[in-house]
Amino acid sequence: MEQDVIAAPKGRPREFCVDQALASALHVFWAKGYDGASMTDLTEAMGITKPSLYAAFGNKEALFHKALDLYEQEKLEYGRAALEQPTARKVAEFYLRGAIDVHGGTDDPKGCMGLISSLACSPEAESIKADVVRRRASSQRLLVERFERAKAEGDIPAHVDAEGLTSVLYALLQGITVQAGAGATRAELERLVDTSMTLWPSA
Amino acid sequence: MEQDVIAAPKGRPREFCVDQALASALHVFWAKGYDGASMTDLTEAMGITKPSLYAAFGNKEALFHKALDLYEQEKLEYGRAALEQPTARKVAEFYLRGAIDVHGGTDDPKGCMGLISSLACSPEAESIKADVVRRRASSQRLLVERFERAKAEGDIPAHVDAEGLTSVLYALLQGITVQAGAGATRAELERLVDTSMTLWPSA
DNA sequence: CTTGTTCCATAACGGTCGGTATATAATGTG
DNA sequence: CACATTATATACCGACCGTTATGGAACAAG
Repeated sequence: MEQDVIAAPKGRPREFCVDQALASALHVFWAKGYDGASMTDLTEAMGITKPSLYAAFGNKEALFHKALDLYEQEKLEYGRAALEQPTARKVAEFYLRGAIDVHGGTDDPKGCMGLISSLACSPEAESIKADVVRRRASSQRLLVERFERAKAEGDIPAHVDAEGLTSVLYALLQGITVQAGAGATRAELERLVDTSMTLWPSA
Repeated sequence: MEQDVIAAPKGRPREFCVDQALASALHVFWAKGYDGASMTDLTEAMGITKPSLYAAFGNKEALFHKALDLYEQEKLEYGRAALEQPTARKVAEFYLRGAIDVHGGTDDPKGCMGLISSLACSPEAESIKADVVRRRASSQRLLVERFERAKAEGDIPAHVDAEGLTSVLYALLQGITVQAGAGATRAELERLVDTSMTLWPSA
Protein backbone atom coordinates (compact mmCIF):
# COMPACT_ATOMS: atom_id res chain seq x y z
CA MET A 1 0.00 0.00 0.00
CA GLU A 2 3.03 2.23 0.52
CA GLN A 3 5.14 1.90 -2.60
CA ASP A 4 3.79 0.23 -5.68
CA VAL A 5 5.65 2.61 -7.94
CA ILE A 6 8.35 0.27 -9.20
CA ALA A 7 5.86 -2.61 -9.21
CA ALA A 8 8.65 -5.23 -9.28
CA PRO A 9 7.82 -7.15 -12.43
CA LYS A 10 8.00 -10.83 -11.63
CA GLY A 11 6.93 -12.77 -14.71
CA ARG A 12 7.69 -12.54 -18.37
CA PRO A 13 7.97 -8.93 -19.46
CA ARG A 14 5.54 -7.71 -22.10
CA GLU A 15 6.98 -7.20 -25.52
CA PHE A 16 5.08 -4.07 -26.47
CA CYS A 17 4.71 -0.54 -25.20
CA VAL A 18 1.30 0.02 -23.64
CA ASP A 19 1.23 3.74 -24.44
CA GLN A 20 2.18 3.18 -28.03
CA ALA A 21 -0.43 0.45 -28.40
CA LEU A 22 -3.03 2.74 -26.90
CA ALA A 23 -2.09 5.46 -29.36
CA SER A 24 -2.58 3.02 -32.22
CA ALA A 25 -5.93 1.97 -30.82
CA LEU A 26 -6.93 5.62 -30.57
CA HIS A 27 -6.17 6.04 -34.24
CA VAL A 28 -8.38 3.10 -35.17
CA PHE A 29 -11.28 4.25 -32.98
CA TRP A 30 -10.91 7.72 -34.42
CA ALA A 31 -11.08 6.50 -37.98
CA LYS A 32 -13.81 3.89 -37.60
CA GLY A 33 -15.74 4.74 -34.48
CA TYR A 34 -16.37 2.42 -31.56
CA ASP A 35 -18.68 -0.01 -33.32
CA GLY A 36 -16.82 0.15 -36.60
CA ALA A 37 -13.50 -0.76 -35.03
CA SER A 38 -13.26 -4.53 -34.72
CA MET A 39 -10.94 -6.34 -32.36
CA THR A 40 -9.05 -7.54 -35.41
CA ASP A 41 -8.63 -3.97 -36.64
CA LEU A 42 -7.38 -2.97 -33.23
CA THR A 43 -4.97 -5.82 -32.61
CA GLU A 44 -3.48 -5.51 -36.09
CA ALA A 45 -2.93 -1.79 -35.70
CA MET A 46 -1.55 -2.23 -32.20
CA GLY A 47 0.72 -5.06 -33.27
CA ILE A 48 -0.41 -7.36 -30.50
CA THR A 49 -2.66 -10.38 -30.13
CA LYS A 50 -6.09 -10.44 -28.60
CA PRO A 51 -5.08 -12.07 -25.30
CA SER A 52 -2.41 -9.41 -24.86
CA LEU A 53 -4.96 -6.70 -25.49
CA TYR A 54 -7.41 -8.14 -23.00
CA ALA A 55 -4.69 -8.61 -20.40
CA ALA A 56 -3.46 -5.05 -20.78
CA PHE A 57 -6.69 -3.12 -21.27
CA GLY A 58 -9.56 -5.30 -20.04
CA ASN A 59 -11.90 -5.34 -22.99
CA LYS A 60 -12.92 -3.30 -25.99
CA GLU A 61 -15.02 -0.87 -24.00
CA ALA A 62 -12.33 -0.21 -21.40
CA LEU A 63 -9.82 0.25 -24.21
CA PHE A 64 -12.07 2.85 -25.77
CA HIS A 65 -12.46 4.82 -22.58
CA LYS A 66 -8.67 4.90 -22.17
CA ALA A 67 -8.26 5.93 -25.79
CA LEU A 68 -10.81 8.68 -25.24
CA ASP A 69 -8.80 9.87 -22.23
CA LEU A 70 -5.71 10.08 -24.41
CA TYR A 71 -7.68 11.79 -27.15
CA GLU A 72 -8.89 14.48 -24.79
CA GLN A 73 -5.45 15.03 -23.32
CA GLU A 74 -3.55 15.16 -26.57
CA LYS A 75 -6.01 16.46 -29.12
CA LEU A 76 -8.55 18.49 -27.20
CA GLU A 77 -6.19 20.50 -25.07
CA TYR A 78 -6.78 23.45 -27.36
CA GLY A 79 -10.19 23.70 -25.74
CA ARG A 80 -8.63 24.49 -22.38
CA ALA A 81 -6.16 26.87 -23.96
CA ALA A 82 -9.02 28.65 -25.70
CA LEU A 83 -10.60 29.57 -22.36
CA GLU A 84 -7.55 31.60 -21.44
CA GLN A 85 -7.77 33.90 -24.41
CA PRO A 86 -8.28 37.52 -23.38
CA THR A 87 -11.58 38.21 -25.15
CA ALA A 88 -14.65 36.17 -25.90
CA ARG A 89 -14.09 36.70 -29.61
CA LYS A 90 -10.60 35.29 -29.35
CA VAL A 91 -11.85 32.38 -27.28
CA ALA A 92 -14.31 31.51 -30.03
CA GLU A 93 -11.79 31.93 -32.81
CA PHE A 94 -9.20 29.86 -30.95
CA TYR A 95 -11.80 27.16 -30.50
CA LEU A 96 -12.85 27.06 -34.13
CA ARG A 97 -9.37 27.29 -35.64
CA GLY A 98 -8.19 24.64 -33.23
CA ALA A 99 -11.00 22.40 -34.40
CA ILE A 100 -9.83 22.78 -37.98
CA ASP A 101 -6.31 21.82 -37.01
CA VAL A 102 -7.34 18.74 -35.08
CA HIS A 103 -10.31 17.48 -37.08
CA GLY A 104 -9.41 18.67 -40.53
CA GLY A 105 -5.70 17.91 -40.52
CA THR A 106 -3.90 15.46 -42.75
CA ASP A 107 -2.07 13.31 -40.22
CA ASP A 108 -5.03 12.13 -38.19
CA PRO A 109 -8.43 10.81 -39.26
CA LYS A 110 -10.94 13.44 -40.26
CA GLY A 111 -13.74 14.35 -37.91
CA CYS A 112 -14.23 14.00 -34.17
CA MET A 113 -13.60 10.66 -32.52
CA GLY A 114 -16.22 11.24 -29.86
CA LEU A 115 -18.87 12.30 -32.32
CA ILE A 116 -18.14 9.40 -34.66
CA SER A 117 -18.34 6.90 -31.85
CA SER A 118 -21.37 8.32 -30.09
CA LEU A 119 -23.72 8.98 -32.98
CA ALA A 120 -23.92 5.42 -34.21
CA CYS A 121 -25.71 3.83 -31.32
CA SER A 122 -25.47 0.10 -31.14
CA PRO A 123 -27.38 -1.02 -28.07
CA GLU A 124 -24.24 -2.14 -26.26
CA ALA A 125 -22.48 1.16 -26.95
CA GLU A 126 -24.79 3.21 -24.79
CA SER A 127 -22.11 3.62 -22.15
CA ILE A 128 -19.78 4.92 -24.86
CA LYS A 129 -22.31 7.53 -25.85
CA ALA A 130 -22.96 8.44 -22.25
CA ASP A 131 -19.26 8.95 -21.65
CA VAL A 132 -18.88 11.23 -24.67
CA VAL A 133 -21.97 13.23 -23.76
CA ARG A 134 -20.80 13.64 -20.20
CA ARG A 135 -17.37 14.89 -21.23
CA ARG A 136 -18.91 17.26 -23.74
CA ALA A 137 -21.28 18.70 -21.15
CA SER A 138 -18.49 19.32 -18.69
CA SER A 139 -16.33 21.20 -21.18
CA GLN A 140 -19.37 23.09 -22.41
CA ARG A 141 -20.04 24.29 -18.89
CA LEU A 142 -16.58 25.81 -18.71
CA LEU A 143 -17.33 27.70 -21.88
CA VAL A 144 -20.59 29.07 -20.50
CA GLU A 145 -18.78 30.35 -17.44
CA ARG A 146 -16.13 31.94 -19.63
CA PHE A 147 -18.75 33.77 -21.67
CA GLU A 148 -20.59 34.90 -18.58
CA ARG A 149 -17.36 36.37 -17.35
CA ALA A 150 -16.97 38.03 -20.73
CA LYS A 151 -20.39 39.56 -20.36
CA ALA A 152 -19.46 40.90 -16.93
CA GLU A 153 -16.32 42.34 -18.46
CA GLY A 154 -18.35 44.02 -21.18
CA ASP A 155 -16.71 41.76 -23.67
CA ILE A 156 -20.02 40.51 -24.99
CA PRO A 157 -23.16 42.66 -25.36
CA ALA A 158 -25.49 42.33 -22.39
CA HIS A 159 -28.41 41.22 -24.54
CA VAL A 160 -26.58 38.09 -25.70
CA ASP A 161 -27.36 34.83 -23.93
CA ALA A 162 -24.15 33.19 -22.75
CA GLU A 163 -25.60 29.71 -22.77
CA GLY A 164 -27.14 30.21 -26.18
CA LEU A 165 -23.86 31.55 -27.48
CA THR A 166 -22.07 28.49 -26.14
CA SER A 167 -24.55 26.21 -27.87
CA VAL A 168 -23.99 28.12 -31.09
CA LEU A 169 -20.24 27.82 -30.79
CA TYR A 170 -20.53 24.12 -30.07
CA ALA A 171 -22.84 23.68 -33.01
CA LEU A 172 -20.28 25.36 -35.24
CA LEU A 173 -17.63 23.11 -33.77
CA GLN A 174 -19.71 20.03 -34.43
CA GLY A 175 -20.50 21.22 -37.92
CA ILE A 176 -16.80 21.64 -38.60
CA THR A 177 -16.06 18.09 -37.53
CA VAL A 178 -18.98 16.74 -39.53
CA GLN A 179 -18.00 18.58 -42.66
CA ALA A 180 -14.36 17.64 -42.21
CA GLY A 181 -15.39 14.01 -41.95
CA ALA A 182 -17.49 14.37 -45.07
CA GLY A 183 -14.50 15.50 -47.05
CA ALA A 184 -14.51 19.30 -46.79
CA THR A 185 -11.17 20.89 -47.62
CA ARG A 186 -9.24 22.98 -45.16
CA ALA A 187 -9.98 26.07 -47.26
CA GLU A 188 -13.70 25.40 -47.01
CA LEU A 189 -13.49 24.97 -43.26
CA GLU A 190 -11.50 28.18 -42.91
CA ARG A 191 -14.12 29.95 -44.97
CA LEU A 192 -16.69 28.66 -42.52
CA VAL A 193 -14.74 30.00 -39.57
CA ASP A 194 -13.98 33.32 -41.27
CA THR A 195 -17.66 33.87 -41.90
CA SER A 196 -18.54 32.77 -38.38
CA MET A 197 -16.21 35.40 -37.00
CA THR A 198 -17.82 38.15 -39.05
CA LEU A 199 -21.09 37.20 -37.37
CA TRP A 200 -19.64 37.12 -33.88
CA PRO A 201 -21.17 39.81 -31.66
CA SER A 202 -18.98 42.87 -31.23
CA ALA A 203 -18.67 44.42 -27.83
CA MET B 1 -43.34 -1.56 -72.91
CA GLU B 2 -46.51 0.46 -73.41
CA GLN B 3 -48.60 -0.08 -70.30
CA ASP B 4 -47.12 -1.67 -67.24
CA VAL B 5 -49.23 0.46 -64.95
CA ILE B 6 -51.67 -2.17 -63.74
CA ALA B 7 -48.91 -4.78 -63.74
CA ALA B 8 -51.41 -7.67 -63.80
CA PRO B 9 -50.38 -9.60 -60.67
CA LYS B 10 -50.15 -13.25 -61.59
CA GLY B 11 -48.91 -15.16 -58.57
CA ARG B 12 -49.67 -15.09 -54.90
CA PRO B 13 -50.32 -11.54 -53.69
CA ARG B 14 -48.01 -10.13 -51.04
CA GLU B 15 -49.47 -9.86 -47.59
CA PHE B 16 -47.91 -6.55 -46.55
CA CYS B 17 -47.89 -2.96 -47.71
CA VAL B 18 -44.59 -2.00 -49.27
CA ASP B 19 -44.90 1.68 -48.38
CA GLN B 20 -45.74 0.93 -44.80
CA ALA B 21 -42.86 -1.53 -44.52
CA LEU B 22 -40.52 1.07 -45.97
CA ALA B 23 -41.73 3.62 -43.45
CA SER B 24 -40.97 1.16 -40.66
CA ALA B 25 -37.53 0.50 -42.09
CA LEU B 26 -36.90 4.24 -42.24
CA HIS B 27 -37.69 4.49 -38.57
CA VAL B 28 -35.19 1.79 -37.72
CA PHE B 29 -32.41 3.26 -39.88
CA TRP B 30 -33.14 6.65 -38.36
CA ALA B 31 -32.83 5.37 -34.83
CA LYS B 32 -29.86 3.05 -35.28
CA GLY B 33 -28.02 4.15 -38.40
CA TYR B 34 -27.18 1.98 -41.37
CA ASP B 35 -24.64 -0.25 -39.68
CA GLY B 36 -26.48 -0.34 -36.40
CA ALA B 37 -29.70 -1.55 -37.97
CA SER B 38 -29.56 -5.32 -38.38
CA MET B 39 -31.70 -7.28 -40.77
CA THR B 40 -33.44 -8.76 -37.75
CA ASP B 41 -34.20 -5.27 -36.42
CA LEU B 42 -35.58 -4.31 -39.80
CA THR B 43 -37.70 -7.38 -40.47
CA GLU B 44 -39.17 -7.32 -36.98
CA ALA B 45 -40.12 -3.66 -37.28
CA MET B 46 -41.46 -4.16 -40.79
CA GLY B 47 -43.43 -7.23 -39.79
CA ILE B 48 -42.09 -9.34 -42.62
CA THR B 49 -39.56 -12.11 -43.06
CA LYS B 50 -36.15 -11.77 -44.61
CA PRO B 51 -36.97 -13.42 -47.93
CA SER B 52 -39.92 -11.04 -48.29
CA LEU B 53 -37.65 -8.11 -47.64
CA TYR B 54 -35.09 -9.24 -50.16
CA ALA B 55 -37.76 -9.91 -52.77
CA ALA B 56 -39.35 -6.52 -52.30
CA PHE B 57 -36.32 -4.27 -51.75
CA GLY B 58 -33.25 -6.11 -53.05
CA ASN B 59 -30.91 -6.00 -50.12
CA LYS B 60 -30.07 -3.92 -47.06
CA GLU B 61 -28.25 -1.26 -49.01
CA ALA B 62 -31.02 -0.81 -51.58
CA LEU B 63 -33.53 -0.66 -48.76
CA PHE B 64 -31.54 2.10 -47.12
CA HIS B 65 -31.39 4.19 -50.28
CA LYS B 66 -35.14 3.89 -50.67
CA ALA B 67 -35.64 4.79 -47.04
CA LEU B 68 -33.38 7.78 -47.54
CA ASP B 69 -35.52 8.83 -50.49
CA LEU B 70 -38.59 8.69 -48.30
CA TYR B 71 -36.79 10.53 -45.53
CA GLU B 72 -35.87 13.37 -47.84
CA GLN B 73 -39.35 13.59 -49.30
CA GLU B 74 -41.23 13.48 -46.04
CA LYS B 75 -38.91 14.96 -43.47
CA LEU B 76 -36.60 17.27 -45.35
CA GLU B 77 -39.15 19.08 -47.44
CA TYR B 78 -38.84 22.02 -45.10
CA GLY B 79 -35.47 22.63 -46.75
CA ARG B 80 -37.10 23.34 -50.07
CA ALA B 81 -39.80 25.42 -48.45
CA ALA B 82 -37.13 27.46 -46.67
CA LEU B 83 -35.63 28.57 -49.98
CA GLU B 84 -38.87 30.30 -50.87
CA GLN B 85 -38.87 32.56 -47.84
CA PRO B 86 -38.74 36.23 -48.81
CA THR B 87 -35.54 37.22 -47.03
CA ALA B 88 -32.25 35.47 -46.31
CA ARG B 89 -32.87 35.86 -42.61
CA LYS B 90 -36.20 34.14 -42.89
CA VAL B 91 -34.66 31.41 -45.02
CA ALA B 92 -32.13 30.73 -42.28
CA GLU B 93 -34.67 30.84 -39.49
CA PHE B 94 -37.04 28.56 -41.39
CA TYR B 95 -34.18 26.14 -41.90
CA LEU B 96 -33.14 26.07 -38.27
CA ARG B 97 -36.62 25.94 -36.76
CA GLY B 98 -37.54 23.22 -39.21
CA ALA B 99 -34.51 21.27 -38.09
CA ILE B 100 -35.70 21.46 -34.50
CA ASP B 101 -39.12 20.16 -35.49
CA VAL B 102 -37.76 17.23 -37.47
CA HIS B 103 -34.69 16.23 -35.50
CA GLY B 104 -35.71 17.27 -32.02
CA GLY B 105 -39.32 16.15 -32.04
CA THR B 106 -40.84 13.48 -29.86
CA ASP B 107 -42.47 11.20 -32.42
CA ASP B 108 -39.41 10.35 -34.49
CA PRO B 109 -35.89 9.35 -33.46
CA LYS B 110 -33.64 12.22 -32.39
CA GLY B 111 -30.96 13.45 -34.75
CA CYS B 112 -30.45 13.22 -38.48
CA MET B 113 -30.75 9.87 -40.19
CA GLY B 114 -28.21 10.77 -42.84
CA LEU B 115 -25.67 12.02 -40.38
CA ILE B 116 -26.10 9.02 -38.10
CA SER B 117 -25.65 6.61 -40.98
CA SER B 118 -22.79 8.37 -42.72
CA LEU B 119 -20.49 9.22 -39.82
CA ALA B 120 -19.88 5.69 -38.66
CA CYS B 121 -18.04 4.32 -41.62
CA SER B 122 -17.90 0.58 -41.84
CA PRO B 123 -15.91 -0.30 -44.95
CA GLU B 124 -18.93 -1.68 -46.78
CA ALA B 125 -21.01 1.40 -46.02
CA GLU B 126 -18.92 3.73 -48.12
CA SER B 127 -21.63 3.93 -50.75
CA ILE B 128 -24.06 4.94 -48.01
CA LYS B 129 -21.81 7.75 -46.95
CA ALA B 130 -21.26 8.81 -50.55
CA ASP B 131 -25.00 8.96 -51.12
CA VAL B 132 -25.59 11.12 -48.07
CA VAL B 133 -22.71 13.43 -48.90
CA ARG B 134 -23.92 13.81 -52.47
CA ARG B 135 -27.46 14.68 -51.41
CA ARG B 136 -26.15 17.15 -48.85
CA ALA B 137 -23.94 18.85 -51.40
CA SER B 138 -26.77 19.26 -53.85
CA SER B 139 -29.10 20.83 -51.32
CA GLN B 140 -26.26 22.99 -50.05
CA ARG B 141 -25.73 24.32 -53.57
CA LEU B 142 -29.33 25.50 -53.70
CA LEU B 143 -28.76 27.40 -50.50
CA VAL B 144 -25.65 29.11 -51.86
CA GLU B 145 -27.60 30.25 -54.88
CA ARG B 146 -30.38 31.51 -52.66
CA PHE B 147 -27.96 33.58 -50.60
CA GLU B 148 -26.24 34.94 -53.67
CA ARG B 149 -29.61 36.11 -54.87
CA ALA B 150 -30.16 37.64 -51.46
CA LYS B 151 -26.90 39.54 -51.81
CA ALA B 152 -27.97 40.83 -55.20
CA GLU B 153 -31.24 41.92 -53.64
CA GLY B 154 -29.37 43.74 -50.90
CA ASP B 155 -30.80 41.28 -48.45
CA ILE B 156 -27.36 40.37 -47.12
CA PRO B 157 -24.47 42.80 -46.73
CA ALA B 158 -22.11 42.77 -49.71
CA HIS B 159 -19.10 41.90 -47.58
CA VAL B 160 -20.60 38.60 -46.47
CA ASP B 161 -19.49 35.46 -48.31
CA ALA B 162 -22.52 33.51 -49.53
CA GLU B 163 -20.71 30.20 -49.58
CA GLY B 164 -19.24 30.79 -46.17
CA LEU B 165 -22.62 31.77 -44.83
CA THR B 166 -24.10 28.57 -46.23
CA SER B 167 -21.41 26.52 -44.54
CA VAL B 168 -22.16 28.30 -41.29
CA LEU B 169 -25.86 27.65 -41.60
CA TYR B 170 -25.20 24.02 -42.38
CA ALA B 171 -22.84 23.74 -39.46
CA LEU B 172 -25.56 25.11 -37.19
CA LEU B 173 -27.98 22.64 -38.70
CA GLN B 174 -25.60 19.76 -38.10
CA GLY B 175 -24.93 20.98 -34.60
CA ILE B 176 -28.65 21.00 -33.91
CA THR B 177 -29.05 17.41 -35.04
CA VAL B 178 -26.00 16.33 -33.08
CA GLN B 179 -27.16 18.01 -29.91
CA ALA B 180 -30.68 16.72 -30.40
CA GLY B 181 -29.29 13.21 -30.72
CA ALA B 182 -27.24 13.73 -27.59
CA GLY B 183 -30.34 14.52 -25.58
CA ALA B 184 -30.69 18.29 -25.76
CA THR B 185 -34.16 19.53 -24.89
CA ARG B 186 -36.30 21.45 -27.31
CA ALA B 187 -35.87 24.56 -25.17
CA GLU B 188 -32.11 24.29 -25.44
CA LEU B 189 -32.29 23.91 -29.18
CA GLU B 190 -34.57 26.91 -29.47
CA ARG B 191 -32.15 28.89 -27.39
CA LEU B 192 -29.45 27.91 -29.85
CA VAL B 193 -31.54 29.10 -32.77
CA ASP B 194 -32.62 32.29 -31.03
CA THR B 195 -29.02 33.20 -30.38
CA SER B 196 -28.04 32.26 -33.93
CA MET B 197 -30.62 34.68 -35.26
CA THR B 198 -29.29 37.52 -33.14
CA LEU B 199 -25.94 36.94 -34.84
CA TRP B 200 -27.37 36.79 -38.33
CA PRO B 201 -26.13 39.66 -40.49
CA SER B 202 -28.62 42.49 -40.83
CA ALA B 203 -29.10 44.08 -44.22
C1' DC C 1 -58.01 -30.24 -62.60
C1' DT C 2 -52.92 -28.89 -63.91
C1' DT C 3 -49.38 -25.63 -64.70
C1' DG C 4 -46.83 -21.52 -63.94
C1' DT C 5 -45.85 -17.90 -61.04
C1' DT C 6 -45.24 -15.35 -56.98
C1' DC C 7 -45.09 -15.06 -52.06
C1' DC C 8 -44.35 -16.78 -47.26
C1' DA C 9 -41.95 -19.52 -43.61
C1' DT C 10 -38.15 -22.26 -41.90
C1' DA C 11 -33.77 -23.18 -41.75
C1' DA C 12 -29.43 -22.88 -43.05
C1' DC C 13 -25.16 -20.79 -45.37
C1' DG C 14 -20.28 -18.83 -44.74
C1' DG C 15 -18.31 -15.13 -42.31
C1' DT C 16 -17.29 -12.09 -38.59
C1' DC C 17 -18.18 -10.42 -34.03
C1' DG C 18 -16.22 -9.87 -28.99
C1' DG C 19 -14.11 -12.76 -25.87
C1' DT C 20 -11.42 -16.93 -23.98
C1' DA C 21 -9.27 -21.72 -22.89
C1' DT C 22 -5.09 -23.90 -23.47
C1' DA C 23 -0.46 -24.52 -24.02
C1' DT C 24 4.07 -22.62 -24.32
C1' DA C 25 7.80 -19.15 -23.75
C1' DA C 26 10.24 -15.88 -20.86
C1' DT C 27 11.31 -13.80 -16.73
C1' DG C 28 12.42 -13.42 -11.19
C1' DT C 29 13.05 -16.15 -7.05
C1' DG C 30 14.41 -20.12 -4.21
C1' DC D 1 17.98 -26.71 -11.02
C1' DA D 2 12.71 -26.22 -9.87
C1' DC D 3 8.96 -23.07 -9.26
C1' DA D 4 5.76 -19.32 -9.43
C1' DT D 5 4.34 -15.73 -12.30
C1' DT D 6 3.30 -13.25 -16.37
C1' DA D 7 3.09 -12.73 -21.58
C1' DT D 8 2.49 -14.71 -25.94
C1' DA D 9 0.48 -17.67 -29.71
C1' DT D 10 -2.98 -20.70 -31.52
C1' DA D 11 -7.11 -22.16 -31.76
C1' DC D 12 -11.60 -21.99 -30.50
C1' DC D 13 -16.28 -20.49 -28.41
C1' DG D 14 -21.30 -19.12 -29.00
C1' DA D 15 -23.76 -15.37 -31.03
C1' DC D 16 -24.94 -12.65 -34.58
C1' DC D 17 -24.12 -10.73 -39.29
C1' DG D 18 -26.23 -10.28 -44.27
C1' DT D 19 -27.91 -13.42 -47.47
C1' DT D 20 -30.04 -17.38 -49.67
C1' DA D 21 -31.72 -22.26 -50.67
C1' DT D 22 -35.73 -25.08 -49.97
C1' DG D 23 -40.43 -26.32 -49.63
C1' DG D 24 -45.05 -25.27 -49.31
C1' DA D 25 -49.07 -21.93 -49.81
C1' DA D 26 -51.93 -18.78 -52.61
C1' DC D 27 -53.17 -16.82 -56.73
C1' DA D 28 -54.15 -16.51 -62.44
C1' DA D 29 -54.29 -18.80 -66.77
C1' DG D 30 -55.14 -22.82 -69.65
